[in-house]
Amino acid sequence: MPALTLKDVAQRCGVSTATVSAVVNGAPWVSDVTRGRVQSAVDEMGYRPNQFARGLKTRRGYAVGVIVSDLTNPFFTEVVRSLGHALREDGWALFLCDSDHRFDLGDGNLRRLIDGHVVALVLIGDSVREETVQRYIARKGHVPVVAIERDYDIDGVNRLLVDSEHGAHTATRHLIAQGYRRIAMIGGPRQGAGSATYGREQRYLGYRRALADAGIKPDPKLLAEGNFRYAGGQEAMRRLLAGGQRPEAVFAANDMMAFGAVSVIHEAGLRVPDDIAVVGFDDVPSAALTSPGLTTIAMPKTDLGAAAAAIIGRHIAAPARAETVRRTFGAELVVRQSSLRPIGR
Amino acid sequence: MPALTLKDVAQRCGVSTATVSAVVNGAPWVSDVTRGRVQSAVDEMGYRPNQFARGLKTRRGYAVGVIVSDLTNPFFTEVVRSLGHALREDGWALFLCDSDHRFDLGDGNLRRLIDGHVVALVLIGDSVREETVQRYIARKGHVPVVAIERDYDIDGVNRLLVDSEHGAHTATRHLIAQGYRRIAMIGGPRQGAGSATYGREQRYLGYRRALADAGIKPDPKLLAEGNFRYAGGQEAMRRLLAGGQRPEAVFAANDMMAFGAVSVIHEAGLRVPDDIAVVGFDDVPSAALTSPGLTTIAMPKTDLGAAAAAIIGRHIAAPARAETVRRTFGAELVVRQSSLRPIGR
DNA sequence: TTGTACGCGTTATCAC
DNA sequence: GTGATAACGCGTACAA
Repeated sequence: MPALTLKDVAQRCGVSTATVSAVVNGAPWVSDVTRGRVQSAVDEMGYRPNQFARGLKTRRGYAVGVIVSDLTNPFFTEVVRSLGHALREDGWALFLCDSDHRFDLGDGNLRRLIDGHVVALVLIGDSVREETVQRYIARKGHVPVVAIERDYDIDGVNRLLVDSEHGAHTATRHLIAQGYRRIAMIGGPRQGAGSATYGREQRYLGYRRALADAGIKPDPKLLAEGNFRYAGGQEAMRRLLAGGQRPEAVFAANDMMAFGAVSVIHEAGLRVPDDIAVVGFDDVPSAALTSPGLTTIAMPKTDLGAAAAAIIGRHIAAPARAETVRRTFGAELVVRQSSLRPIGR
Repeated sequence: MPALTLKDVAQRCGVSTATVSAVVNGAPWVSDVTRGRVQSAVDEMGYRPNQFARGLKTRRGYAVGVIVSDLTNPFFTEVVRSLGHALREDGWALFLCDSDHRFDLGDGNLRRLIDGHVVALVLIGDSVREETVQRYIARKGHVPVVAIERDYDIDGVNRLLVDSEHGAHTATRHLIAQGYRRIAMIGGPRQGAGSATYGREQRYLGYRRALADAGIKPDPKLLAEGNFRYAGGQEAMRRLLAGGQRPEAVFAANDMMAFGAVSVIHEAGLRVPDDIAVVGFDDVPSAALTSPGLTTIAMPKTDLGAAAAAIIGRHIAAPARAETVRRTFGAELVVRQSSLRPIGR
């Protein structure tokens, strides 16, 4: 199959390349009879248009580029799965890159995707620097951009966020309702990769507000910083256990860190929730698998992916009319065993 | 930034487009002085070559295409992460597609990737039909293909496999050594998507051999079939529990199904390992997180990714000299609590 | 309703 | 060492 081209098909049908091109791209002006003839020749010969030539001419790609900050975090893969599903229905492929919690890689991925002329960009988490996106958006002819869980302050960037402040508030209030007062928090990183994740600050604020509502004075010694990964949760929990009076409960800013915390609690010979209660955030699939099951806040993963696909569809269909959106989703408390106060205490 | 081209750079430097092209591509024949001048102009103007035009001319892509059968299974993402890391060092991007355990999607992904002129293909798991790959490999000018955990019987397809027979044998022998005799197995699907995963049959064979070694007669009622997913493991375990005499131990063909089995055991009011011991396969990260920790067979995920990248590098560097490889890796038993016989029983 | 001819930005092949 | 120029395969004015 040495590079079948438009010309080959045209010759075979006795028509011009323009006609074949029109049929392939569904132009309306071809007569039904020639269309049929050409179409069957295309199918029969197994002709596939050269995307390079096509892209060179149209200056448009054929895939949606996606950058996630951590491919091994199930939250991201769940969102991507939903996004891919919706995109598939619209006939778009998906070009997925992992920035591995590194801005340099994220920036490189963005550049690569742009070079490859994607038809839209989806940035999930804190994977690309604000200034990099800014610079790209400033270019004329840029493709639609959707950011998920990252509140880029850039005109023209669509944003899908989750009301993590409310989620964190609910989570902390739940712990307080269980009777806990010394509630620690393992937050996301204040600096570097991940620090700009929308939920990071939000979750911290929600935690603070819930404490305030209950008249509990926040204790800085009960605050630890992680990096949204399992190992980061472990380190943070070790610091919390080392620091004087042990917390009664821990609210972690995501499930991966919550899992890390649980492992350290167990290592220390303590039990969850009997000695220390734990609540996470995201509701990744394994949260239901661990024992005790992890109480957590369920992110609307499927909705986020579907909404991103919808925005892309709208922007591609009518670039002029589609307006930039900034939408916030809710997140719900899922109570499992890790946060339940043992009866009789 | 309205589409900066070679010509723009050439004009600015007062040289020809050919020279600029040569500098950009590191051709050896440009004088050091012009090279310097051109290079700095390129940097200064922020010129980036148009990949469409380049691809049209060279008939080569700039990314490696990867298809996995389940993006939400951590085994796959761990392999992809390692692969991406190695590929990055060689300057290749990674185009990741999820076939979602569906052959039609996998085939579509393959076609898309080929259309996009990837520079190599990596197929992980049972994501693309044998005949589809066969047909592609038959084309002249096809790119190198590496299959992981799928033993395509096709000349020219590189294969990276894991000795799952040995792994399953070790796992089952471990259970026997703990004193268990009624050992059930939750295997992969015998038909449809996933059935051709290399490890599926292998793991079954290893299980059988270990039983035979110990003089245990295999009981067909202790055999259940899953689909390599969490829900599949649950259903299989329900069938095992429903079927008369309860097994003492369960060997699941992957961790996701093992997790599903554990959840059903717990639902039934039984304990792991006290009432039923469980062993999985893969050693996904959460296997260490659950409680009890899941005893499992550790797949060499990092090695698989790195090896795939190495093969690709070799084939691209010297297509003629590089030979097709079929390599088998080992897998090791990781003992955690889920398989330990309670003391005194 | 169809065909002709040009150009997209790049690389490769030559002459100089 | 360097520059002109012809492809690469496609879409699309514009002519017929």
